[in-house]
Amino acid sequence: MVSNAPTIKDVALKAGVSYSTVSRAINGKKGVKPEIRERVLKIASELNYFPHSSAKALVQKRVGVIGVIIPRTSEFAFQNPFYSNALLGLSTIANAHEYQLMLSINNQVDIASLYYRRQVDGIIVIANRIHDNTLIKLYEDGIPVVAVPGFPPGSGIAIPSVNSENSKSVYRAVSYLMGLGHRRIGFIIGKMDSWYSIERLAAFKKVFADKGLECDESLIRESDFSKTAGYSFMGQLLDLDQPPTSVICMNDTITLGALHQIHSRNLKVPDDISVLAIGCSDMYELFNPPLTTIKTPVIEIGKTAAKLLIKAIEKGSCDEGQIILPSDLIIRESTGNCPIR
Amino acid sequence: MVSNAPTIKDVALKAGVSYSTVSRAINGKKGVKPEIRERVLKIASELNYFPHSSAKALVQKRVGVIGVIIPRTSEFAFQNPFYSNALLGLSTIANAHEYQLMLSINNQVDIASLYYRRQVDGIIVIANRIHDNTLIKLYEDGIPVVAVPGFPPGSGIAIPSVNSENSKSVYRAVSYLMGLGHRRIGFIIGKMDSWYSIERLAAFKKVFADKGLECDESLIRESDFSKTAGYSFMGQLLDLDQPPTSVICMNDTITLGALHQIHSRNLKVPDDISVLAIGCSDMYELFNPPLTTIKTPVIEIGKTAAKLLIKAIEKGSCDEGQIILPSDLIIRESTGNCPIR
DNA sequence: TGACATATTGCAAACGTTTGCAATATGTTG
DNA sequence: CAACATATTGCAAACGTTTGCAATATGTCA
Repeated sequence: MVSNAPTIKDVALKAGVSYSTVSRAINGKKGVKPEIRERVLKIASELNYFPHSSAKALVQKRVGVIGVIIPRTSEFAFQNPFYSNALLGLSTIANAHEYQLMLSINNQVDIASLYYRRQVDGIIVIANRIHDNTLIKLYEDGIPVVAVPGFPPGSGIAIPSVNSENSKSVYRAVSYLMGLGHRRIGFIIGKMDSWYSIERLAAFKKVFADKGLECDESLIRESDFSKTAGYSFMGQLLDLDQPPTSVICMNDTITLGALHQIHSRNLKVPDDISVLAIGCSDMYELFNPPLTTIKTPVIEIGKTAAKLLIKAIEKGSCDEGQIILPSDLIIRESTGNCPIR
Repeated sequence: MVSNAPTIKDVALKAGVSYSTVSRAINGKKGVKPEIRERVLKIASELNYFPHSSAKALVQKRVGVIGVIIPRTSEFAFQNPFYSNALLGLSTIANAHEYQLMLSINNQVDIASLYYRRQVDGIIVIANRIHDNTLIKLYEDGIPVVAVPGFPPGSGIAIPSVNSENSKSVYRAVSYLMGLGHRRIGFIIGKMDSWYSIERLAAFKKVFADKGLECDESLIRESDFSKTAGYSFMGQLLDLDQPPTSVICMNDTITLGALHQIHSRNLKVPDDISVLAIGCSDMYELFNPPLTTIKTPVIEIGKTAAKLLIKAIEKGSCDEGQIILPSDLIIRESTGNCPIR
């Protein structure tokens, strides 16, 4: 244990100047004679001196840390590549702006205290729920927060947020499947307290409405985003008297579970059933067959969220509202013509 | 912005007691009259008071934060599920002991300053290099550190670390392939400054030596762990005059790249070539064919690493040395009899 | 050289806690 | 009730910085 790390006092003493001068020299403030600054820096380096961040935070009223909250909805939810990609984007921007990342994989019990105890200067919630009252209250109290993906535009909640083109890409995906002749399209979505689920489902239904087709609601299954749920709901769909001829999976983990179910029944994709994944995994091109995918730009979402939060922290406010990034429908081989039954 | 958050003073004033009493009441220290404690807690809660963590850290000389360093070797290395699983394990234990996690996805330029600035109480390095002098120096200076996977036992570096049974499981995997008739076994490993690579390669060679067989070193390729490298080295192996009849891939990302290469040549697994993955992804059972895998218990590794570090922080030292967790060879369908050529 | 402007430096308060010690209140025992 | 033990409380120092302000040094100009 380094029992007594050098403090600014030690540097000052050795350099023969006052604390204040050392502080100014180290922080590159104006008004310290060049030769003195040089000497101070040299001595600081010799002594292996680093400013104590807590002391600094105490007086400056900022810690230089961004809190990242990831809900621990289930034991393994964090394995969703969505989160690693988001973190990667966040980290890139945070580092560039000299912020550290504090990661909390939580059932969000103490989001608020993380801020109130001033361990972080602001908070990013990844995969927020639309009834996350703690988050909403934090925002209303003027605390810097950013939500991914955010809240329905009509909800009146103006928390800065970053989303991707869900409506557009789901609309396009469903239209594409219909173009292949599919009419019975399954959709395994996530919990309906997620804006992702709400928005994607709305787009799904709108295609049917716009084309004057009836949407069989029994083919829509609300899951908890997990692999297990993907597996079991896919099973339920396949057990129907009239099973769907194609299925859309809401995220990467659901996709894996659903595929597992399909494989275990020895069904062929896309001959028996077409599969379309929504997600950010870049493994899908390696699946057999390679999966048709709505690719969500999660790294970019992370980067954007970090930029928004830093702006909110430093400018004191952020009126960017909701930012929407483009997403792509990548057509591969897991979707094909509707089998004739 | 909450411009003036309540401090301990505000609580003390309103409760009509001194700061010290409030402090003792809130921290559950002995020697404060039950009714006073109750009143203080009630008022603190009414005022939405939380102790300022920097002030606390300053006097207590601990911040309650664990630093997690993940090397950013390449832009997308962090996508390796190895890291999410490790983080999941770390988070579980850290939370249970009331530590926060500070995540740094770095080219480890400022590991040391993270500690010297007292932003963390200790540091866990995931996927350390064996010549990481900063890490070694931190350890020698008595700073709490844990390395995953650590250093070669013979190196004389006693940094606490957590590894899995690489030698044993690779030995078993190679023996298994040989049992299927394979003699030309490719091995795409990672950088040789990783104990993972060194140890796994040694076990690989030992099987050949023990069986009195010659090991063709041209089938061993040193990569940078990336998907891209997996793709190109797999290509090189397949381009050989006598390509291997089976291949072992060092980690999840290499595996994906190698499979991509194999698929793009329209080769069949395992008829044309057997593939054996080392990693922690639980997607492999869903691949077509499902992949034979040495499953590394990364969540457990993360948990153990966190426990070691917390012990080192709180006890002031940790003499556990290197902990080795069991790993499994899971035989699926990507490995089969050696094709006759 | 004197008068002023400006650059450099130091002093000391402030940030919000915890904690050793002394002071006081309360309880117990003979 | 005295004498002591013990439980409760408050005082004030300490943690390591930053920063406004005053003090001093240095430079400039007439």
